[in-house]
Amino acid sequence: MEDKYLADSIESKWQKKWADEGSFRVVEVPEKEKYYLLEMFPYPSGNIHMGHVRNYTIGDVVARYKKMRGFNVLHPMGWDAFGMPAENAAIDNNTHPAAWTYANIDTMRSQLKRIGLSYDWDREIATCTPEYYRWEQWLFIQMVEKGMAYRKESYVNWCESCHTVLANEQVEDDCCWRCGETVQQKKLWQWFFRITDYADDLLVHCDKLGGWPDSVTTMQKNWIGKSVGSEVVFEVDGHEETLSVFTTRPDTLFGATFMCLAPEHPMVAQLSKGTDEEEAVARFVARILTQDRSSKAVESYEKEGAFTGAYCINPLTGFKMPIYAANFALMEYGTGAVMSVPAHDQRDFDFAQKYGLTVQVVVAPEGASLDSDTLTEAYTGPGVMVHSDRFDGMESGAAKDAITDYLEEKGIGKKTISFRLRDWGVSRQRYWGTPIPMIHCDTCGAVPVPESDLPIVLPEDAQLLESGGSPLGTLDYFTKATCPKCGNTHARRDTDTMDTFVESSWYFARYCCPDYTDGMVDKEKVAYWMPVDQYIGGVEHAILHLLYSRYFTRVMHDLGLVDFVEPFTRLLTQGMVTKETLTCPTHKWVLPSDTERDGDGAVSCKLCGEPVDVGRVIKMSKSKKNVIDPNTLLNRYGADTTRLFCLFAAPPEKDLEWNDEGVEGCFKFIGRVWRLVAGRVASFSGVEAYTGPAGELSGKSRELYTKINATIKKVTDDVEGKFHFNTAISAVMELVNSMYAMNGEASLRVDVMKRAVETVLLLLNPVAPHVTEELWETLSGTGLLMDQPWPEFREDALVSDEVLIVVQVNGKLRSKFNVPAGASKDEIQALALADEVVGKFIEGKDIRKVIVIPGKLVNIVI
RNA sequence: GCCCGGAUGGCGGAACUGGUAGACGCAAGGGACUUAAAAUCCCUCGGUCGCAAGACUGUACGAGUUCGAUUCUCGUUCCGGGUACCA
Repeated sequence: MEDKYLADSIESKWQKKWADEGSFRVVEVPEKEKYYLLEMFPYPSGNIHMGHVRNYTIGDVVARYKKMRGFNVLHPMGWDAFGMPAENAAIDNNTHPAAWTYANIDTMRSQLKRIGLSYDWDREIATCTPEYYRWEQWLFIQMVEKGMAYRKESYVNWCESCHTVLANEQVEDDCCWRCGETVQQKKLWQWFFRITDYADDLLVHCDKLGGWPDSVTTMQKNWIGKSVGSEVVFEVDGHEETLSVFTTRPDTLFGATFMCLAPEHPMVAQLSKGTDEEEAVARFVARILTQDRSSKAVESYEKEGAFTGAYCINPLTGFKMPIYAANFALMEYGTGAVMSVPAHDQRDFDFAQKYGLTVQVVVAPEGASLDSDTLTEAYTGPGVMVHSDRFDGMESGAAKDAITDYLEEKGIGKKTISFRLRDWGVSRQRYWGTPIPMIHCDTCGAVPVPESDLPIVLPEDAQLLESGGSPLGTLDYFTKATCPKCGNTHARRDTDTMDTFVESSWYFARYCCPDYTDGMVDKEKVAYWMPVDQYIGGVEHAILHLLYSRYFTRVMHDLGLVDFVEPFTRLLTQGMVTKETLTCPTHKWVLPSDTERDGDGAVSCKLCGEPVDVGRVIKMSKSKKNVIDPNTLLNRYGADTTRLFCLFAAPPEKDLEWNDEGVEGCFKFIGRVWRLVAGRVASFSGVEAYTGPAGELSGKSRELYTKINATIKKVTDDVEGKFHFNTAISAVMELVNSMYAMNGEASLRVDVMKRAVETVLLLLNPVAPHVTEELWETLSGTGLLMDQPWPEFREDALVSDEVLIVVQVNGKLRSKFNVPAGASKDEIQALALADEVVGKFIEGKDIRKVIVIPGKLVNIVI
């Protein structure tokens, strides 16, 4: 064997062997326990970056580990291939989104293969293929037919100068990112999925997802945002119509002094009509509706409103409440109308101050009183009811129910539950996505495409950026359709495509049967493999992707396609790989590899020489160009070192600010392992590794044997459950260090040393599969290392007859000593008090207390 | 703004369930081998004071609980993620 570790030849040798032998191909084996390990599939943006390498390496180690543990492991990979970047690239580089996407897939596939990941490539999926999205279209139709999908009008960001719809990401400071024009809001008819029908179910199951991080389920619960409250009906002065509001504070109804409506609330125009305020209100609404309506933006705007000129009547006090249109009221939440109680809600208080509105205290904190005229901030806590007529003196919590019951009796209110979660809007006025399989007919309305016509294939020749609407609308032959219901030949096809989150909401099920042509999924295969036992991906998907996938699984369940409702049993949210962003005045975002750093740390652009601005540290993303191409590392050190380093750098759930210093150490470590074997191959020949009782060993052999078994235990514990590969690798490094330290010890048995070497290779195999396989081959010459069972540790090798006791005086470490393992509390205390060093600190002092934790420590309090 | 996280040596990180802070590695410094270099192997390495033994101090900041807090509670600062059309 070579003296020197040569990564390249070893890695290509084993990758070829695995591919030739189909080592990672799996089929259902009913008598074998399955393990479905899935990493979130990537968007094919061009190149694999370090975030991907980290994610996929983590997954690969788990997959290989579980395989060694005897599971039938499904470990697939594919491409989340529809999306906006393909269209942006098409516009910028004059390519076709499909050509760009497929080229990227080829590049990225070969990069992934080079990392030595254990995927069953026979199951590869690209969501942009008709074979995939036809089933999505099919499901869409089922959902329309079951009333799970519907159409309504809703707003999109619109750039008048580019004649195009903009994603939120494409809006910068309320302006179009391409041309700088101010962005408008445009109302369009769009498709929605009724995810709100499942709000309660999704919420309740959050607490049953024991294998998910609490942070994620908490975020999902907050996102769903269930609140219990009351719906209250208000009479409007001089109008027939009434206004309904949802409030979580019916106890404060006596203090409601004005009303706020969402700007798009249908009553706004109606109420202001013919009043002096009509024009001002119209101007206000028009202005607000040009603004970004995302919750992020809406929450950060200064609260403002416009008086509609109309009043409603507080049903309990008869107070004439002015009705405002307000920018913070959201049409999507509750009823789009908010009853405002300035004394007990800070936002309402600020609003009342700004517009000189009445403040009325109705809840006083226990044992105190509040004055409506001098109040400086809202009191939002619980308390005792005041100025609330018959409810005075009642505890405010109890008053919620009492007032609601009273309203219900009078027929002007009822207990209601409201969710923050909104229905999922899926229409996109874009080209590179799944065509929505619907036909619009003047007489029949929206009619599903007949199943026999599926898939509706995405045409290749649509023009981007020219239409003023959906690119597919530019194609006459595509748009023209015959109504499947009445035969009207002047019907029009829906020209929108679906949100790309739809594809990623069911791909995990399709991996079980990627070539199935008789339906969306093969029930039997899905029943064997699903649900996913371990899902791994970036924490940035904690809400949207994961919630949509949970929802879609419920839809598929209710349509009889699958027999489970939760798709992912365990979830590991991997921290992001982050890096500073670099911007050059002429080239905007620039790649780290396109910049140079001089001695003083100043950074300049290699393309133009201009100084580069070093910006914030954010997650690696193609659009911000703060990405590191793993090829540099792969070329220099190989896949095993790259994998080892990604895992060693930090535990998986933590963010990792990229810095490739340190990779050298991982490369050196592999070299150390290599030489450990290379120098001993001859001595091991014919020797069987020792796995017997520890009691038969003594001296260095016993010591090393203990270390071997402790390492197996440590690595297994770290990998199992926690996935803390960084500490697992540290433990193996320690074992290797011990082996070096015992080099040449006469009392060291060769069979124990061989056990040590084999253990290192077995434990390291999932992390560095190529080099360990190569070394295994030189050692034994038979079988694949990855097919060996994971090593078991021997309990008898771990028992120690002495334990270290540390002694503190007043909590400060002063001394330590060994005691026999079974030493009693009294014995330990006596030894501690008799300790020479301890004596110096306690001499002449009163001992107030002695705390003894057997096997651990003594703390003497003086 | 709101929701969810995070902060430990020059750097990445470790510390079980409240019990020795800094495992393992990088960088740095020193030594061995070599004609020399590379590679390799060995040693030192939070800060201050001290010749040393050692003492004091130290886990973003400020309080608190406790015999004992990196760990628990409250408050603050800064950083990251999400915020419904980036994926």
